[in-house]
Amino acid sequence: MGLAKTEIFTDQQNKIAVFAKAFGHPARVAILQQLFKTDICYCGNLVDEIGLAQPTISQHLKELKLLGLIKGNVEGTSVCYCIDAETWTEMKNIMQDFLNQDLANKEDCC
Amino acid sequence: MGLAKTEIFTDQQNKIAVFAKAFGHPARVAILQQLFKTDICYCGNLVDEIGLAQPTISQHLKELKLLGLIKGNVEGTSVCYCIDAETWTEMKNIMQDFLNQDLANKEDCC
DNA sequence: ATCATTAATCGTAAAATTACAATAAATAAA
DNA sequence: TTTATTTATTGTAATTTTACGATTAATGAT
Repeated sequence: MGLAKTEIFTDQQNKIAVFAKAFGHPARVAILQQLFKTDICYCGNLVDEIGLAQPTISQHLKELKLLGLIKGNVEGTSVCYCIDAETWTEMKNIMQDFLNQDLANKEDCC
Repeated sequence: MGLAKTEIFTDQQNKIAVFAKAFGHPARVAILQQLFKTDICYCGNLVDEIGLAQPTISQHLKELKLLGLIKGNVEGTSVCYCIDAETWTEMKNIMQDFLNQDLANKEDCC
């Protein structure tokens, strides 16, 4: 198949999965880290920094942009990318809730 | 291609991606949530609860087990699964570091 | 010993992902 | 206006992912 049966899961479960998927490739992790590190970050900078072909970086940027995690601002022939703080915070809350599930009162069955 | 060029990324970036990928499917999110919710959770319970075929659930369990996020204990013909607290905590720290990157002193370029 | 139950494995089809060459589009520079 | 620069888009090959039917393996029950 290759496609998830999203209809049998809750919105929250699907949301976690969709956001997690965004981080499921090291190139997108690297892009986001770079955007956090620098104030001004053009597509070309990311190509140089990361070392994947330009169309590949553009493709990853598109995915992150579609999710709303980043924004792009056209400046002449260049495009300056940055983190979308609002969506990042929303995503963070959702992921934190998932990660912070209580381990305390759980005894290993194994 | 279909495969990531892991060799050009840092260990940390690859680790984030690998863990994130585990959460990149709602079925695995659902499995983990169920394991947090109940103390005793057999493979068959997950099949009933989630509503995917038994081989599909087994496949997802295998991935989570391979990553070390869960453990399985054979009890007769059944297998009881649970969260592996140690790996979960390690993963959580890695993911938290990534999620908590500082947004404060960042002004939108866009 | 035979049958039932439970879960893993195998095989496979459909679809998604990753990567990049080639090209197009848009703007800046000459 | 022609050329250069920068990024997006298109097309495509290799690979991975998802899902499940069929089967196997292992143990329990009769």
